[in-house]
Amino acid sequence: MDNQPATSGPDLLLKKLAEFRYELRRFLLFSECAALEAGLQPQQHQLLLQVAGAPENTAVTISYAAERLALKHNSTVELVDRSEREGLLERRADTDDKRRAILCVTRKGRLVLGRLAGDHAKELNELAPRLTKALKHISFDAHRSNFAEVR
Amino acid sequence: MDNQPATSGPDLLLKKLAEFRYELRRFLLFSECAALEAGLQPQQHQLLLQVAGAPENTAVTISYAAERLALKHNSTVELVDRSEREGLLERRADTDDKRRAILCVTRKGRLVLGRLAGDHAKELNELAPRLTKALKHISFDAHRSNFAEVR
DNA sequence: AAATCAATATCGTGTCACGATATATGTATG
DNA sequence: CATACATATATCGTGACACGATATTGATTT
Repeated sequence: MDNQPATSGPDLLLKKLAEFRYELRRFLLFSECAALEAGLQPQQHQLLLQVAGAPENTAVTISYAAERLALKHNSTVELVDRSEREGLLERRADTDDKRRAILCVTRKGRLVLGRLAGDHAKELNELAPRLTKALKHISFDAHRSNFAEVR
Repeated sequence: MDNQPATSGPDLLLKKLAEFRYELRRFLLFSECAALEAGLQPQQHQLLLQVAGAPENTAVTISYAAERLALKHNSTVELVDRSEREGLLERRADTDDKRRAILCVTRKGRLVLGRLAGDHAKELNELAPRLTKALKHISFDAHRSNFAEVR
């Protein structure tokens, strides 16, 4: 049956995936803690990032933020509510389409975000090699693991 | 048209980070949906993955899972409770140390996990290039952006 | 044996994402 | 141009879940 080396068989992919998710989770934890220490809820940080980091020519509406955060509209509305309440963000009326709310990061928001961005870049600089490595291993396995599909 | 390139100034790092988090979030959403469609809560999937994907020689306890998931102990206990209740996982007594609970994925759990692993490998195979690319860009920027600026 | 440490468990609380639904504005169609 | 439909945002109630504080049991040390 399984008289095989420890790192082989169907478990190999699981090990690689587990390692990848572990590294990923560690980064996310770092990010969450960094945000909290900066006085932001992790999701508020993500919202500010997507609003401030949007391309110049796009209208940054609630819908846009929802898509970038992969959230439902209503969840995003609530996130914006909370962020606006804390002065990180502003809703501005769109003269073209009065249904829409244009989102603007306030000075306070930009300040916090800028600090977080630096920290994240530094952390990612360390993490990137391990993450990339883990990814490559999985990609390599992906081909050979299309056998035991229990469809 | 701009005489300056669209991607310049202090916003450059924010744009890169935003793009990276967007790709990352898309993967996480895929993973969450895949888990739910397979009948698992996303976190249950992660728990099973870390338990089944652990190295051979390590004792897979609650503490181990907590560390791999970057959760507090009590959160992990509850996650294990929910998973055990659904027959995905089992607690087994550790004869050496009776405080510890050894975690074992059930046959049912392994089956679901195996299917998810295949899907994830395939998805990561597509995502990996974009994610790696985004990471490289950030790493490149990290050096020059060790300060917080407001435009 | 007492004190201390370690692993797991329990309980109450707060955050937040969601589905369902509502309202207002824009767009298309007869 | 009135009516139907689509789109953007907002509201409300619900549930999952992560956490701090605390408890309990078993190991370790002195």
